[in-house]
Formats: sequence, C-alpha cells, structure tokens
Amino acid sequence: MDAADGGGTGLHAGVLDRLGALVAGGGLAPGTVLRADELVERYGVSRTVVREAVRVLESMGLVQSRRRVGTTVAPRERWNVHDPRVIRWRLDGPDRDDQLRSLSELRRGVEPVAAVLAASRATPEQCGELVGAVMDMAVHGRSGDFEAYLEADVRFHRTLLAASGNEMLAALDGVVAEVLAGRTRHHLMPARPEPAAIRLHGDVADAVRSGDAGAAEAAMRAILAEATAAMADVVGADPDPRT
Amino acid sequence: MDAADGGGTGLHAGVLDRLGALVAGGGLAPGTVLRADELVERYGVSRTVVREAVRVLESMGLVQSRRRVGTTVAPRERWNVHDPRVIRWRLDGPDRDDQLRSLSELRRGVEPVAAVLAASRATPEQCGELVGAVMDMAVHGRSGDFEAYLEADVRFHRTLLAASGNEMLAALDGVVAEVLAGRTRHHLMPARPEPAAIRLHGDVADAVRSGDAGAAEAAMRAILAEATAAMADVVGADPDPRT
DNA sequence: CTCTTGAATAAGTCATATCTATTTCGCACA
DNA sequence: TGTGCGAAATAGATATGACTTATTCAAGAG
Repeated sequence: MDAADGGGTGLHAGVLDRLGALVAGGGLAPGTVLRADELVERYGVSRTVVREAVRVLESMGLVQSRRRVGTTVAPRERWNVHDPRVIRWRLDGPDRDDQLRSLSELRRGVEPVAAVLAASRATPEQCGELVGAVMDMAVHGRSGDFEAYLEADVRFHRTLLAASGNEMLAALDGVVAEVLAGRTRHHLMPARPEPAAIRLHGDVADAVRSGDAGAAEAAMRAILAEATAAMADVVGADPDPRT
Repeated sequence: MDAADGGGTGLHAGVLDRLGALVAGGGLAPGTVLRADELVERYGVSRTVVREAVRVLESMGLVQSRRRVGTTVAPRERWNVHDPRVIRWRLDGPDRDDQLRSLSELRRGVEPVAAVLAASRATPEQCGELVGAVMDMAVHGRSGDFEAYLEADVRFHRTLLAASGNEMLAALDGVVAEVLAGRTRHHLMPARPEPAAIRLHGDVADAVRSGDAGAAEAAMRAILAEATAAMADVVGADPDPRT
C-alpha cells in the first residue's frame, strides 16, 4: 500500500521495476546478497509479491536465488541484455552511454539486413508509409521542429524493420527508437537536420519500392555511417569509421 | 510431487518449461484462456508455483493475466522473441524452420558488424583462439568428423562475437550456435565441408589479427552468403541471393 | 432498446505453516 | 593439527486458507 506502481499494474510490477532498475542500473554490485524478508520490509509488500518479482528478475538473469544463501546479484555476463526492460533500466542508469553505443553498433548490423529483406518483402502499404515518413522528415527538418522530425524518423525505421518480414528484426524497433531519441536528447544532431540524411532516407524508400536490395542496403549503410560519425565526435567511441 | 523437473531446478521451473513450450510452440492459440486452478490441477502443484511460472511467462510477453478473466495467451507480436528460452521453445516446436530462417537472417546482419568491431578490439588471446578454431575446422573437415567440425565452427563464431567487445552481439552466441547446429542436424552441409568455407574463416581470422576491418567484413559476408545459398536450396526461403 | 447497478467470479494480495536443501560448525578420529 | 562426518541452524521453496479488488455479465429500471 505504499510501494504502489512504477511499471505495469499490480504490486509485483512495482517491486520488479524498482528492484530491476537498482540491479540493472548498477546500484548493487554483482555478488551482493538480498534476503527475502529484507525485501519484504524494504518495499512493504508480502512474500508472495517479492517472490514473483525475484522470479522474474531471475528469469532475466539479473539475480540468482539459492537456498540458504538468498538472492545474489548475477554478473553482467549472465544478464539477458536483449530484454527490453533490461535495456530500459540500463538506459536510465549510469551505463547509459555504453548502452547507447552497444545499441548503435547492433543497429548498424541489423538495419542494412532489414533494408535488404524489405526490398523483396515490403507490402505496398509499407512502401507508402516509408515515403510518407520521409516526407514528414523533410517538412519538419526544414521547419526545425526536432520533436516532429524525430517522430517521423522513428516511424521510418520502425516501418522498415516491420517490412523486413522478420519478427526478430521487427522486435528491435524499440532499440532503434531509443537510439534515435537518445541522439536527439544528447544533442548529437546538427542544428538543422542534414538534407543529405533526408535524401538518403528517400533513397532507401525508393530502393525498397523498386525491389533493389543492393541500393537499399547501400543507402541504409550510408545513413548509419553518418550517425556513427556524428556519435564518435561526442561519445569518443572507437576510431574506425570503416569504408 | 509429480511434475518435477523439465528446466532448471525447483517446481516452478518445471511448470515454466512445460507451459512455455506449450505456448511458444504454438500448442495454444492466441486468445486461449487458462485459469489458475486449472493449471494447479493439471501440473499438480500449488498456486504459489503456478503464479511464479505465469509471472515469468508474462514477463516474456507470452501470456497476459487479467483479473476476472484468467491468463490469456498473447499474440505473437507481443512475445519477446529474443529471449533465449522463447527461441529454444520455438526451435523445439513446429515453428522450427521459420525460426531458423529468422535467426539466420539476424545472424547475417550481426556477424559482419562483429567482424568489423573485432578487427579493432580483439585481444591477442582471442586472435589465437580464432586461428586455433580454424585449424581444428580444417583438420576435422578433412577427416569428415561432423561433430568435431561443428564444435570448432561454433567456437570460431562464438569467439568472434566475444571479440567484438559488444555485449549485445556477444549475447547472440547462442543464436549462432543454434543455427550452425541446426544446419548440421538438417543435413544442409555438403558431404565434406567446403575447403572454400574453411579458407574464408581463415581470411576472417587473418583480417581481424591485422586489424583490417574491411577485409574481415567482406570475408564474413562471404561465409554467410554461402550459408544462405545452401539453406535456400532446402528450406525454400526467399529468392534473393543478393550481391 | 439503452443505461445503470449489483451480484458473481477469478485473479491479486497477504499471512502462516511446513518442508527441504545447504551451509556451517563442532566433535571425533587419524 | 588436519580431515571428515554429522547434527543443527538458516533461509528459501512450497502449500494453503482467508480476504481484497477489479472486471464481467446480466437483471432491472428508465
């Protein structure tokens, strides 16, 4: 009655979210032990609720609960780093920059493939959605409305991932959205969106529509190369701009 | 007392594994409702255990439990398709071929990036491990020992992913291992491993060692192109061999 | 025919009792 | 003093009963 929400609905979701953010955010060093009644007291809920939250955290690999010992915080290597909630918790914590770099690199691999696949699988509706998103990007880019520009950008990439016809790629839409939003929030965007970037998005849309997988991939790689270069200036990532 | 193991240790892990396999395997159509006491009876465990299992399944997006209604099987779009257990359950079910295709496509995006990153981040130990794995592939390829060849192949790719220095890529090692193993199990391998494939693996190792990101990526893409072509013959995937 | 209201229902939550695995410590024996 | 076996203590694992709350559905009023 005093540790209500925080995530979804129900008490357990609240505890899950708070504990998860604490662990995934690095607030507790690996090896730290938490006893059940300690958590009961800290969050003011019953054992049942704590157990359920701990079980879910265990299923994410964040903790491991052993008899007679308690639930111990697991080392990072065991974490399900692809779990959407783990990603969100880490983005909210001190790992934010590292996490964004990891996600950017993942995106650099995923999106070109999505472009290739979309070229042979995108539906007419999806092609239209892509073109529409590019148009919105152009409009809001010119007017300098960052929020609207970002929204259109996210819509473009989300649609492309969906058009790949591969659910495992499509499920990464949250990752892409997070990276794009993070870039805007960190002011890694130029004062006015590059016309070149918008043109490249248009190239991808055109290539997908005409079924030209090679062109779609090339244009998408160009988009990502630009993003990588812009990010390297600030986060000081690895000095390898590639081709 | 009668629905013991199945996954990890503990009753809840057993129920989780059985129920998860049932849902993720497609045994229950989306929208199907399961009531708590029904599960209690079916698996012969207490409500506590059922609750914990259902909570974990809910955290994977496989089901959603609502008051007064029961826990309903969620549509596939909500599933955490990147969760290792969901992947395993689907690989064990009728979706196996589709799942392998999705994983292969994901791999096709991820591994080239891993190669690029590894070229600038691999430690000397990792370079040595790569070279050693290639040598083992050559030896067992010549002797026709499929098991040992597969093992060396997995070791190579696993090491490369780890060498990328990106935990989100490294965490996909299970995916790659599953795809490679599936290919062997489905007899998609030529009677005798292609010397060309082994040479390409060697090229990747050399490029990574010398820090040549471009060459590493090119060789890795060649490996994947070959694998894609071989798979397309049997599973009848999309007719787009790309460049 | 529609809207409101209340009863039925099933999950959610809490509290408690019991079981069991595991650790730890002490005692015996070498 | 060192090794090993065993008993006791600990803390999670499981089971169960009682109670709460949200949701649905149907009956009745308008």
